[in-house]
Amino acid sequence: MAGNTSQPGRTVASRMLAILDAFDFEHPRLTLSDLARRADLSLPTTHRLVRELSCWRALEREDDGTYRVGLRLLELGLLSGLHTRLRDVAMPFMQELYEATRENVHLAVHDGGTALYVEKLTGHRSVPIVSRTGGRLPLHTTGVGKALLAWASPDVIDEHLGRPLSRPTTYSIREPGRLRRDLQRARERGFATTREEMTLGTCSVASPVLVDGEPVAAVGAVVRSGRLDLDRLAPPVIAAARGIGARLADIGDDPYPGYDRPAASPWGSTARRGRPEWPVSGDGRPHCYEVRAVADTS
Amino acid sequence: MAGNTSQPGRTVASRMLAILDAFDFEHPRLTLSDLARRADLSLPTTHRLVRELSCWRALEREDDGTYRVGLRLLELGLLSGLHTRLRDVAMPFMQELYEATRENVHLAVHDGGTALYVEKLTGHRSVPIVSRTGGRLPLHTTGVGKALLAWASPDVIDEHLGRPLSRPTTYSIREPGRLRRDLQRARERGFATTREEMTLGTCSVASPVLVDGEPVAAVGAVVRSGRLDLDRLAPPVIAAARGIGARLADIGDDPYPGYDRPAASPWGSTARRGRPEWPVSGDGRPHCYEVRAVADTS
DNA sequence: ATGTGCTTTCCGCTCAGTGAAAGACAGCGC
DNA sequence: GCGCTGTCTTTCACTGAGCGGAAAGCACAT
Repeated sequence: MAGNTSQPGRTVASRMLAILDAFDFEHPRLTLSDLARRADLSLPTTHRLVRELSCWRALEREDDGTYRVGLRLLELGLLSGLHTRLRDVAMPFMQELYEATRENVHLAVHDGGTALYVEKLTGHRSVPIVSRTGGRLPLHTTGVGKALLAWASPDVIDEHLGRPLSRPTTYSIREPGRLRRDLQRARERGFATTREEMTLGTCSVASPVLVDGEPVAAVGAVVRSGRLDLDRLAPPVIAAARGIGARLADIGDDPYPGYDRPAASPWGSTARRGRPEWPVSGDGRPHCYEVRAVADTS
Repeated sequence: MAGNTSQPGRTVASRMLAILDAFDFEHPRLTLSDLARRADLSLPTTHRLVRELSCWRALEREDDGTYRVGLRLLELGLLSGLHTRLRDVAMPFMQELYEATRENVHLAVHDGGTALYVEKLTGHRSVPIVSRTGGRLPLHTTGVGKALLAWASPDVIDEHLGRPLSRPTTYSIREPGRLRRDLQRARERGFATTREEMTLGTCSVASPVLVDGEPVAAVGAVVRSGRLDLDRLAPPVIAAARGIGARLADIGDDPYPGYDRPAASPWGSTARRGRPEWPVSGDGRPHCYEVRAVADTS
């Protein structure tokens, strides 16, 4: 927004988002300088933006001076459809599953080639485990991930198996052939399993939440490897997944329960669908800046 | 950021935040025009900012063209300390409380004179209820709210009782004298109760999560009015609250479990504490803009 | 003292952002 | 058919909001 910038074309908005992007699970608390470095911004610019974000409580400053994600962003994020629609509908079914198993219960969605954990129930008797609400784990080594992948369209499966797959443990399956057979078996039985493929010592069972045949989410339970009765876990897991799917289909796709939908408006061919692309992104930056008419540095 | 603005002094950052602020529980889905109206921005400006936000997935566009809070904001919000530290620590205790009661279990914090619900567990057998994760309810008509207020500093209590208090039902207590006695009784017994004060037909029991004597949160259970054994609910609620408090004190205030804190850095008197104030805010706008050197419109 | 790392403020230059205006498209009433 | 109304989208000339170098300040280490 103004002249004198060392990175012409970068918008203020993208700078703000870069600051927010600097936070992740490994870096939930950052100093101002960290933020500037990670967002690739000058210190004064970072300072100004961070102050405004803090003022709005998108960020909060701890006693030791580090910044972390603030209360306002949590409040806002919980308005997301993933939370208000999916999680709130799923919660009672997840509770039943928890009561039946007393084990970790997960709800995840497929996003960008990973399983995004939307909710996790856990008790003191449950196995300690790496997943966490808001975290991401691979599709091919987790129960919920396999369930999401197995019911995905063939294109998605092919595309995913084409990538290099991680191997968190020696039991992880990353050979496309074996994985394909595993997914096939999951489809046949109605649930996916993992056996120490993500973490040694734990196994899991998961089933997809289908709405109109689409796997919009997956529910799973994670247990100690000692329990050899994985198949006995399957019925309650499947029941929870089906219950959630039925309830989601029931309340319909769009209406927010208890909220009148805005007056239907004409959405012409003009209106783009899905995620809009920033006009000229290119250059592989994590986010999309408008880079227009940048003079050669000659 | 640029000239030609009808609202000199308003920053781009504040405009972006105004767009995000346009979303709330009553308005989780908004059209572009709605956003422009609610954020008090021109349509082209809104369009440009919203596109960038959508591109980053802070917003998502539904099939009918409305925007809603996106997955990225949920993911980011879940990095908040309220979630990673408080909720994740509290979850197992809340589960135990749920198992013991099979009723709605709440975790809330005090923020800005209201109770912000950070987590809510609910099953099919629980009473349907108005609270929701991410929602806010009054301090003086909810169990968790009363627990937070009762253990707050006298200043906070006085300040709160000085305001006009809402009265959702005929049983709501809003007379300062009665309320003060109610809070006193809560402190004496170690738990707060409500009897149809928020919603007809439901009662609640709640207890504060104390860390160094500070009520950092509160846990509560909400049941049907029919159950006259409110006092029998108290022990498990108190146990959960104490367990959470002890665990929080145990892991310490700052270290993020499993994460090495950034190298201790010198935090001098220069570093401000708490929420920074924007230099010149004034004029009662919802957010703080920098309004500097605005020429008279003469 | 001197050095290092952080945060914060200042200020002049300048291009990113603004919004009026115009275009496009869908539905509605007639 | 043909305006009319409500959306969303794009363009473009003007300009002040934003940028970052520089400097100051502060705390700790050596």
